[in-house]
Amino acid sequence: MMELRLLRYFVAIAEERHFGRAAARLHMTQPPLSRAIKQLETDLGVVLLHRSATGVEPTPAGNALYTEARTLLEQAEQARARVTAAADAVTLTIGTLADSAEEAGTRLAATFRRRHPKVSIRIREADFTDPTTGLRNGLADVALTRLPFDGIGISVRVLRSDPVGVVLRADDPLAGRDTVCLADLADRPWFQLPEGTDPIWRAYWNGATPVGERPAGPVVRTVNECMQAVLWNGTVGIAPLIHALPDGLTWVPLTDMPPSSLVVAWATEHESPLVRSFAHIAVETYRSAHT
Amino acid sequence: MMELRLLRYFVAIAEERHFGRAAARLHMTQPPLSRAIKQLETDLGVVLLHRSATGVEPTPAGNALYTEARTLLEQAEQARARVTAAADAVTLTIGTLADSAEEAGTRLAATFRRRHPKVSIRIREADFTDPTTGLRNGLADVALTRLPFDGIGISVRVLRSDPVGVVLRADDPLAGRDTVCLADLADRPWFQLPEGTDPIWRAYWNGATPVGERPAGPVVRTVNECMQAVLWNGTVGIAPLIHALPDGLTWVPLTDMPPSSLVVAWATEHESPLVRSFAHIAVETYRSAHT
DNA sequence: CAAGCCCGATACCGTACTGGTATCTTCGCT
DNA sequence: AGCGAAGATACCAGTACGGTATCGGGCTTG
Repeated sequence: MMELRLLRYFVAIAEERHFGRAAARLHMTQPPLSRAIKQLETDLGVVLLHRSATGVEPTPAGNALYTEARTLLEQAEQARARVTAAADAVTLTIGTLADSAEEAGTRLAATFRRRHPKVSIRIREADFTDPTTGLRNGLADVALTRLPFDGIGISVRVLRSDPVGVVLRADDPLAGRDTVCLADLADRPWFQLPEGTDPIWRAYWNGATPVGERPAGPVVRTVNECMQAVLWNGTVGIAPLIHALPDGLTWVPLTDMPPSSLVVAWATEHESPLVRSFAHIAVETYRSAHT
Repeated sequence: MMELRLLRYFVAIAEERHFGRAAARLHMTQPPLSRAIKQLETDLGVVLLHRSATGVEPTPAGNALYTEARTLLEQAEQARARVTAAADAVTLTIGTLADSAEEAGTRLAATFRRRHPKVSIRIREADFTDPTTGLRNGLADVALTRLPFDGIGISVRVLRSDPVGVVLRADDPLAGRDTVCLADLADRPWFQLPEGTDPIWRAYWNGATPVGERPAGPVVRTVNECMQAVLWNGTVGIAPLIHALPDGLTWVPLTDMPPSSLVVAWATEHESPLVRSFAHIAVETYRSAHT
């Protein structure tokens, strides 16, 4: 059956007059395109393109399909807009752990706004205290956050997995090392997370060992406070290896810590199409972002 | 992405207000429909249907989508018509082996005409002499015929596989049997196919044994002649067990003959989108016809 | 009010389709 | 004649799709 996907492909090829370029534009490779066009031709029972060694040339039927497909896709886009506009105006609250402002994160926001222009977005920045950013008590509808945390009642999709490392002062004896392991840090004071913090989360950022067995460091609530603690005290901090670090700090990869996953999460019982849509867009965005 | 398939599904449900009935109308089962609608809702980020124990009720967005989808599908249909109309007028010659007028065969013709209104169809009835119905010399573009035959240069898609049986006079001693095997027919005269007939084909309809080793029967060129030969001489005829037999004839299933496949076939080097379309429609039609 | 029933959702499975990698064929150009 | 570019083909892996079986939850009905 004629599907919009095939029309999108055909439009790209008709405009580029070249399978390879069209494939690049569609973020795919050339062979599936050949098949797709062949399938479209089979469906319509008509030759759409004359192939040659220099490129392709639409047949009369191909030209006709080009204009038809353009308008059809255009109308489909407008239809989608009208349908979403017919729904009640809603607000989506996105809880975030302050580190989602990276490259793919902005792409995510752009895509989501483009697809749901009528949805007003509210960002709720959470501190280090609550990895679920208030999903459970309705303060956020969906969260961009990090594993691990207590996942009861929470649905999670992994977007990316980041290795973690120690954040150190530049003049620290370990700062020159290529890698360190937890044993190297055994005698350092670790920062503490406040009472009431998710225990799984708390344990992870304390190096997966009981808090009581180390010299106590300061209590921190935000990433910034964490950085400050490293800078001013000899405190050990660990973080995913993606942050741009302020002057005077470096990080060294930790070999024996499981990587931390960036995830999109939501309260399972509050799942809604809009939340699913956000999650879907998120995994799509991050998938195409670096594969 | 929004695809026409999902819109077709949604329209059916919106009209039936019932997943089960819509599924029946779409020739499928209910669970995939649930998933499809959920996917559509996720894509649009909007609830389309209120589910209840009595059926479904479209939300405002659902009603909007219903009208949008209707027009969109309508426009897609018109677009297809305009595109095929833009192609040069063509004639498709269908070679047939005289037994394709059965139930699914007419459905095939109807579907093909509906999808390609601008294509004029010419039927070329072939006699028993040429199982390819003139595909090789261009007398036919596609054939509805039976295996086995020499397939060099011919592309084949199987539509259905029919057991074969002996055609006997009603007063024949074997006529009462439930099944017979080739050995039971060893001393009967078999009809002959003319010189020049495809040898594989010829061997098959002569019971897969060399012609010379049996009493010679009459030479036949058509199915009708074959029937007549059975009726008037003691000749043995075998046929797929689908023909309505004239009075005075019965058939008995043959246990040791491979079944004969009804196929759609075309000359590989003359393959065209229209031919592929015909073949595609053919396999679709026969698949849904009896599964 | 309890039991049965109807309807949609979910779980699970096998197949088909979609997209990727590697390679081939062909045609144009040097 | 040989090289290079473009599209086609072969093959593989991952995902999507449709089917079967089963669940959960409101109505209905005795």
